[in-house]
Amino acid sequence: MMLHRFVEPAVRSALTRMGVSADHPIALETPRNAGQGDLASTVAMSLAKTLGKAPKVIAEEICTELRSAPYIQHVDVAGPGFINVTFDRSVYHVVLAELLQQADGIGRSSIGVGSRVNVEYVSANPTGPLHAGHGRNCAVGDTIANLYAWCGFNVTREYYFNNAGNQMNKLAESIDARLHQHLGADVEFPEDGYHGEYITLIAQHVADAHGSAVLDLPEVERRDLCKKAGEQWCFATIRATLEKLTIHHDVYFNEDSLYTDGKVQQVIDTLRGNGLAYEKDGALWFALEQLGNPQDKVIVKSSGEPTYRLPDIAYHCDKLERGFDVVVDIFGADHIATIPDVVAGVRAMGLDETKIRTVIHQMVTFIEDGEVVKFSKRSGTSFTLDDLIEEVGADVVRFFFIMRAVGTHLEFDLNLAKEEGDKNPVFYLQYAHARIASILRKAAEQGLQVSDAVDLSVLVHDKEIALIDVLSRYGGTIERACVNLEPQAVAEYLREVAAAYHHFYHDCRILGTEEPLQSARLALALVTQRALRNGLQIVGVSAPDVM
RNA sequence: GCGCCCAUAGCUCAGCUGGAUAGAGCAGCAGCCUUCUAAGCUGUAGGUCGCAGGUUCGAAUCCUGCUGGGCGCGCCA
Repeated sequence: MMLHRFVEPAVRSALTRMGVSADHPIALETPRNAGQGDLASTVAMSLAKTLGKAPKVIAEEICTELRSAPYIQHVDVAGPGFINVTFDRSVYHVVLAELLQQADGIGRSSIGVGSRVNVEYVSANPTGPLHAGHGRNCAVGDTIANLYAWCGFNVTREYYFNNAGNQMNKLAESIDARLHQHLGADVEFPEDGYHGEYITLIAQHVADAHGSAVLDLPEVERRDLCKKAGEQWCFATIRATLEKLTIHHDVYFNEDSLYTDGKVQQVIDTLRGNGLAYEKDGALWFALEQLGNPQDKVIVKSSGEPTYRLPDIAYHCDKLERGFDVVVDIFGADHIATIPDVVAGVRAMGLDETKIRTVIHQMVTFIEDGEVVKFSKRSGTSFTLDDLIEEVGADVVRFFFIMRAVGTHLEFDLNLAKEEGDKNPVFYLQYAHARIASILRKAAEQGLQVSDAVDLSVLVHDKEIALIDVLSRYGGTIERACVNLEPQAVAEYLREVAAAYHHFYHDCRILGTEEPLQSARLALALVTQRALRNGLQIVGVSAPDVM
């Protein structure tokens, strides 16, 4: 936080004099209540035991040092030993001037410079369109990738395209069956096949492309044709949906490449060589118990086909071998069980599994008119992500899916989402942005421009200071959201920024005010607009100039 | 049965590394537009932070147990 640096050096110096080691953290927080200063520290209380002194005594000693530090108006000790710092108002002018100079870079951080991170998200099987629930993975993953990028990391956004498993054969069988039906042949639809309307659509494409002669092809060849057509259609459909949410992946990693490259075989060989894989009942087992996990698991079925675990391990090894410093997986709660196995596998392969970070988001429930929406009851077939975007718009989809902590179950209120008024939290943020845009337009028409040389010292109103205070926490908030993988912290912060601006707007007239106050307020509005625009960009929501 | 997650205002949820009187939106009630966008603002009301212990100067936050809900525990992915 930007204000910390006006306090930390003096506190550190006082602590050093008391013989406290330099790595002792200096806890600083923004007091919740009025009358407790602008910044408070609990460091005196945390040191009471080690120093063997009363917290108030320690606090007093620190205060002596602090009182002579620049920009500090007064310091006092309160309660059990809180150190409450009140800044001279000029500190806020210094901070705002810096924020103004950062221009469009406000909120950026450099903590990740020099590090490469891979964020894998969406990764839905290419066996059909994305359903509405997939939206959470999409939004959370893309926001986390954005956060890394804003913190200076070199980010690769990756989609693990699961095109080698058994489910692709089921897709091919389903399409083949519809193909026969479409061409007038009588066949039974596979019991566990995919029933969506899109299967019929893909079958029609195959029929159109190859004519009825396709039925005369050998089954293997025809199935392959169906599989390819299905994969292509699903891939294109999924990408089109992601496009609507402004999500673009850098790498689409094909699962089948793990077989053609020999990566899967390499895992088998290494595990065997280390005595971590053994044959039983005709299958190959991964000796997870030896690695401390609850039970051994099959990695190659007796049919010779691998289970998903094997390519998953090979895939994660591949990501680490590509040299990423951090490998992030975004998973739904239904995938929790697979993670320990993969991590154990990566470690068994001799790679650093601590670079892997997993984000597990809980499930989503859609509510409409007070009732739970059944996925299967929408549009006759299923409630797709496209349907959801169609109903509430891409901005609302992205924001609603990240506005709650990933670890909690999300209730997606469709009525609230569709509301285009004051109840909808997305509009509250966008409205603040549009309001500022409007003022800046009018200012420009009058020939007013914000320059870095503007005199900010005239900003002394409570609401002005409060807004600057919120803005000063921008960088730190983004860093924390990134390090902790908490997208909702951005949503929460943006609400604070918008609220602080609306309060300021209500009390402080900008245009038509005497100079230099008009210019100073204009500068404050400009910085706020940049903060909102950047924050909205991080969560993938548009920042309209007009509403 | 085992593992992971969750439990905070009527509803949906915030709550930074434990901190001072627990925060916001919606719903409720009462107000504010001849002036930069009222998609805004102000006020009011609403709570044994699931329960019981423990650690601590201090616990919604950490630990243990319990209750209630979600997800998972396959030679499916």
